[in-house]
Amino acid sequence: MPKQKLGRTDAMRLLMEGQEALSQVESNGMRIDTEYANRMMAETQIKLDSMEEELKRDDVWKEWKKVYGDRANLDSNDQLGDIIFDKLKVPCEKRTASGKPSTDEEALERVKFPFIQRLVNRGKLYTARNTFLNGICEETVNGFLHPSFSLAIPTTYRSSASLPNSQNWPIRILRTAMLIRQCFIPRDGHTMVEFDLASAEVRVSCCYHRDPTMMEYIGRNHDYHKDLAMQCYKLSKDQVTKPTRGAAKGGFVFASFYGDYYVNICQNLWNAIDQDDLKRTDGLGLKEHLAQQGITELGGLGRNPIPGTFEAHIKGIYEDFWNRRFPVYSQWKIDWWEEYLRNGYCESLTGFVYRGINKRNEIINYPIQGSSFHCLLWTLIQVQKWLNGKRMRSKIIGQIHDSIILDIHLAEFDDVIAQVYRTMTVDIRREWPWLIVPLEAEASRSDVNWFRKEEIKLQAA
DNA sequence: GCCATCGGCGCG
DNA sequence: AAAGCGCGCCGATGGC
Repeated sequence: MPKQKLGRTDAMRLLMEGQEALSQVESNGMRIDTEYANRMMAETQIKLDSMEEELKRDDVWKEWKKVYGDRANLDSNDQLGDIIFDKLKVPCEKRTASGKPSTDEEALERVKFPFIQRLVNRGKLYTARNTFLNGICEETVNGFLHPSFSLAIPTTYRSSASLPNSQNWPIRILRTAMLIRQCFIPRDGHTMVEFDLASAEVRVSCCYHRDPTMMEYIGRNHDYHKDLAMQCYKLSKDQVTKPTRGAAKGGFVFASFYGDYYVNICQNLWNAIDQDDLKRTDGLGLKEHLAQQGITELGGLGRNPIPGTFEAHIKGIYEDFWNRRFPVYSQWKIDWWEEYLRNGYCESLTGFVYRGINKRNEIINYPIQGSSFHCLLWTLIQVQKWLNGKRMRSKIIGQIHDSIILDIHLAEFDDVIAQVYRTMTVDIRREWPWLIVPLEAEASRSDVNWFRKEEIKLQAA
């Protein structure tokens, strides 16, 4: 009988070896197109200046100046909230933790002044420049960027990255993704390759709750997010676009996994339609599509949704999801929480202990989040050892929770691809028998820069 | 000038 | 009964 669960010693060794391997990743660094990055710093500044000039010709800004005079500041959310909800008399429907009117994107979405929409757009570019581009430029030395990784910070036992944070570079929005990711280029004679551990948290969750329906689902290698996009937006398989699938992934699947409630979830999904401009593959907007299906209203977001509203529709899917499809997972959550209350701590399958005062959702999520990352970390350690042992020229240059980024020398391409794939999906299951579901990986290569990606076909050796 | 906190936003 | 998890960084704000 193989040892199913790992202990404290295994956990400590993983941390030690992990930090050692990550140190080498830090020292390798990522090659930066500094000429491009510097040029974009200048160009985005010019663009921002002209956006600000346009904003300052608007009547709303004149109103703003009247109230705040020389202290008027486009970057002050306090002032913005005051202008919108006090002076312009827009009703406030969302507040911050401390009770002030919220001025986040969701709240501003409801404010139909062109000034506000232009301010949101300016904010996107502002963040892209001042956080991401600037962070890259500031920390680049001799054409290479060396972000730091820490295994000691996150309460989940995942990793964090800083100087700059290399785990939140834009990818979801095309324009900003392009702006930032073109900064990253392969070394001469190399290609950048990113390996993703496919649906890592869903697979790892199965090792905890062992819900037979979900395990069977994973085994069939189905596109789960797409299935839920079809259900939530009442689409047929060939009507689901990539952004629509993405909306269901973040708005329903992950939200449900993290313990969100349907009231919030249906709002996520409804907002995404306008925010991400969701359409069918034939171009029809999803609001229009839903209207054709008989759904025209979001609903009151209350206790008993009115039949025929989007809220009632999503409530049905949510209850079906937990009660009918995955009752074992549902029961596991209850049992796991109660066991934590009895013991005062819980242990992950990778040998880590979570203790202290935690909320229900936290204690359910931490071990899954942590163990998923540990699968990636174990892979990274083994690949690093293998590269060192073979004196390969290919280098690991980064890691983002469930993915690993390499700069692969072209002469070593096939070898490295096969090795990483095998380590990530096959070897790890021999090492860790608690992994009772198959693992799968996806990979892409970037020959020119990190924005231009091509899928790599992976097959078992 | 330094520091902590908050709100906001980017990613998994 | 409870109701979205984890990070780091930016700018504003206010206290020292």
